[in-house]
Parts: sequence; C-alpha cells; structure tokens
Amino acid sequence: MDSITVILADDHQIVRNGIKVLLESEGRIKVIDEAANGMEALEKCKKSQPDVLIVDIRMPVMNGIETVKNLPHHSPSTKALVLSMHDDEEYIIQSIEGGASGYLLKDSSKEEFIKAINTVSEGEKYFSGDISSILVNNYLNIKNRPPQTRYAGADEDYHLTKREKEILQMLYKGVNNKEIAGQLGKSIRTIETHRFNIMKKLGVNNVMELMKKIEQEPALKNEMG
Amino acid sequence: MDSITVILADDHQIVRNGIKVLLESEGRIKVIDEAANGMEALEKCKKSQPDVLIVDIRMPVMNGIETVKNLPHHSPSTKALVLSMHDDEEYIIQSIEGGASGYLLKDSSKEEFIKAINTVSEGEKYFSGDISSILVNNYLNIKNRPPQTRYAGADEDYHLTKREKEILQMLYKGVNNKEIAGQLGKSIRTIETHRFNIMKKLGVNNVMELMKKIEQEPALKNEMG
DNA sequence: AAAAAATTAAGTATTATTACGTATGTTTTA
DNA sequence: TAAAACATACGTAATAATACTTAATTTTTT
Repeated sequence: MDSITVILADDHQIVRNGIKVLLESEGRIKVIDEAANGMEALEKCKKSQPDVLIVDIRMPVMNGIETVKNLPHHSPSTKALVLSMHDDEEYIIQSIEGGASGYLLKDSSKEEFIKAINTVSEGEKYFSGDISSILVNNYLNIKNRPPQTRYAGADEDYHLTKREKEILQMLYKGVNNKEIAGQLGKSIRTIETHRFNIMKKLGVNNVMELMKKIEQEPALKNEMG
Repeated sequence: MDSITVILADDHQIVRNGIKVLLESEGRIKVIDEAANGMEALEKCKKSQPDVLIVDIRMPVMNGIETVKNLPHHSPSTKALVLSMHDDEEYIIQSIEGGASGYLLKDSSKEEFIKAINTVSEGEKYFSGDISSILVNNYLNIKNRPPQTRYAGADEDYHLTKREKEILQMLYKGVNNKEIAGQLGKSIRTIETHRFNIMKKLGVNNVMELMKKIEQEPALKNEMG
C-alpha cells in the first residue's frame, strides 16, 4: 500500500506543527500542505486532491463544518476528518450531516490519530471512542422521537422572522422586554408575544436556556453579530 | 552554557506533543516532564525544580494564571511562560500581575518559541510581539485613568465563593433557582440570596447580562466547565 | 386580488426574578 | 481564639417573565 496524502487546516501554527510531526512519525502519512482557514483549505484541496483533509472546527473566514460541506465540489475523493477541542453534540451531528468521514478530539492519543486517518482514507468512518455515547444517544433519540421532531435542535433552520431575529439580538445583548419595546417604539405586549414565539420556535423555556441555545447553535450564534 | 529544563502544562496531549517535539529539535532544551492541569504542574515543579514552566491558560482543575501565582511557593527559581490561544487583554494583564515571565500566542513560530524560552530562562521577560500593542495601551490607560477605576473589569477577581461558583455553573446551564434548590437540597431563598450576591459581585442586573458576562470574561468562562 | 405570513397588541393567570435587609450557624484564616 | 468570611434562609415588595389565546392590521407571496 502506498502513502496517504494529507492536508492540515487549523488556524494555529503550533497545532498544525504538532499534528504534522505526530503524523509523519508514521512513515505512510504525508502532510503535503497546510491551511490556516477553510477557504484556503478548499483551494489547496482543489490543487492537490489529497486523500484526507484534517480540519479544525473553529477557524476564521470559513469554519470547519462549512469547509467539509463544500469539500466535494473541490475534491470529491478527499475524506474529511474533523478535529475539535470539545465533544459538543451539535458539532458532531453537524459534522456527520455535513459529510465528514471522522471526528476526533484534540486530546486524542497519537495512536488514535493515526488509526483515524488510516480508517478514513480507506473509505470507512472513524469517530473517536469518547464521543460514541453521543452518537448512540442521538441514534436512539431519532428512533424514538415522533417524525416531525426528528433532528430537532441539530442543524435546524428555525425560520425566525426578521422582527424575531431583531428582538433576539437585543435579548442576547441583555436588553429586557421593556427596553426593547421602548427602543422599537412598540408595546411591551408585542415584544412579549414575539419573545414567546421565538422561545417556542427554539424550544426553550427561559432566558437562560435561550442564551445557551444561541451559544451552542452555530447557526444562531452567527446571526447575533 | 548547559541545557534548559522545561515542564509542559497543557490539557491537550497533542499540543504538548507538538511543543515538545518543537522544543527538543533545539538541543539545549529538555522537556523533563508534562502535566495536564495546573495542580499537576505545581506538583511536578516542586519535584523537579525546572528552569521554565510552560503553562496553558485554559486548563481544568487549576488554570494557568492561578498556577503561575502559586508557582513561587513550589519552585521559586522556575520561570513561567504563559501560552494562550488568544491575545485577550485580561489574560495578558493577569499573567503579568501573576508574575509570569513571558506570554506567547499558540500560533507563534518555532523561532519565537525558542527565543522566548531562552530569554525567560535567563531571567528576562519575553512577551510576544503580537501583543505588544495591548501592553502599550494598558500602560497608557493606567496612566490616564483615575486611580479607583484602574484595572476595572480587566483583571478583576470577582472572588466568588465555592458555593457561588457552583450555583453560577448551574445557572449557566439553564437551570432555574427552584431546580438548583432541589438538586442541592437547599431552600429556594438560599439560592436566591446566592444569586443576588453573585449578580452584585459581577455587576449585572439580570440573567441575560449574567450570561453575557460569563461569555465575555475569560476568567469566568473558564470556570464554567 | 386572494391567500399566507408577519406584525402588532390585548386578556388573563401563574410563576420567577430582582432587590434589599436581616439573621444565625459554620468554617476559615489571621 | 477572636475576627472575618461563608452558607444558610426568611420577610417584603416590586418588577419581569412565562404560557397561552385571540384578533386586528400590514406586508408579502402566490
């Protein structure tokens, strides 16, 4: 069997360096290029058509998930291995739905790292053992949940209206209903209604959960400016 | 001149590995031990009395800043070099006041890294060029700010008690007073009192501002798990 | 122009939060 | 062993949020 070509995408040079050294201690794996963000990663993949793209989730310009989603247009045969600091359920699910071949935590061992790349390059999936519980839970949830709520909370488009987004932004800043009403020149009752609808759409029960939801859902967080 | 002994503290094996390989390519530097958190780092420093402790800011159990502050009690001659993902003003200022000999961004080059260790081990300070503007700004701010508001909001230690931190963590998860009271087996009134005191200490007026505060203050965010 | 969606806002009730002050055991620290 | 800090919890109010329903205007889409 011949060598596996890899491109590394991570905005931190030290991390790239660390991974590179770690991988190349295994003679079979060749890091042929590096990128500091998703856009760059896609360009370099288009050029080099590597076997594997190792991609960090949090990156400037274009994040890891978006990169994975766009990868097939640039390099169809390249497998994406997502790297993350945390085992956030959202990220994992989004990675899977985005078409990633694997998901690894950054504190994985060298052995697991190399195993993941080998597995992924052979067309199979590899998800770190530490996150397998999340995968299983999610699978069970999908099976037991009524169809209309399947995937709820995963990558949903909550289809908030313009007004609702505007109010959510203000809520997120810590402004209360009264002040929002004042600033928008509307009745408090109106804001309350909007807020009620927003919370219903997002499936939360109070402000704290609302804030958490925003923090956890990249799609929402994105809209908060 | 003889070799420089270094202990690495970072909760991510990959990062430790990366730094280790990077440093030992320079023959003079010897990584004699590693630690996954601050507590462990202090213990190992006490034992080995290294020349330099390279310490990540975000770590479980005990964070980097606290570690640096406590280092002199365990190993007085060891110089602390703080590593961080970001150039947050708070972290930098806290590191300086905590007695760190240097501060480096994780995306620093190998050259800068080695230069920093050499500089620091010789008893001098080394702060990455990328963050010098913050240092200068801070210096100017201190000069122009009235004494009583100096450092306000910057390095503040909110000195939350253990209980308060515990409750704040639960609040952050979206749990309400009633549930917290239930889970801790305490009266709702007790939780309300704690909450009142927490909000007073953090200078916020409602949950939304509380959440924002946590998100914005690295020192707090760090404690939220 | 008709249908659908969005914005506005009131009614009504319940529950939660915020804002203090006060107070008593219990730990920790000096 | 005092003093200080912490954890506990009640009283009292005022304010805010939550949980719906209903419904009249706009605005947008078909």
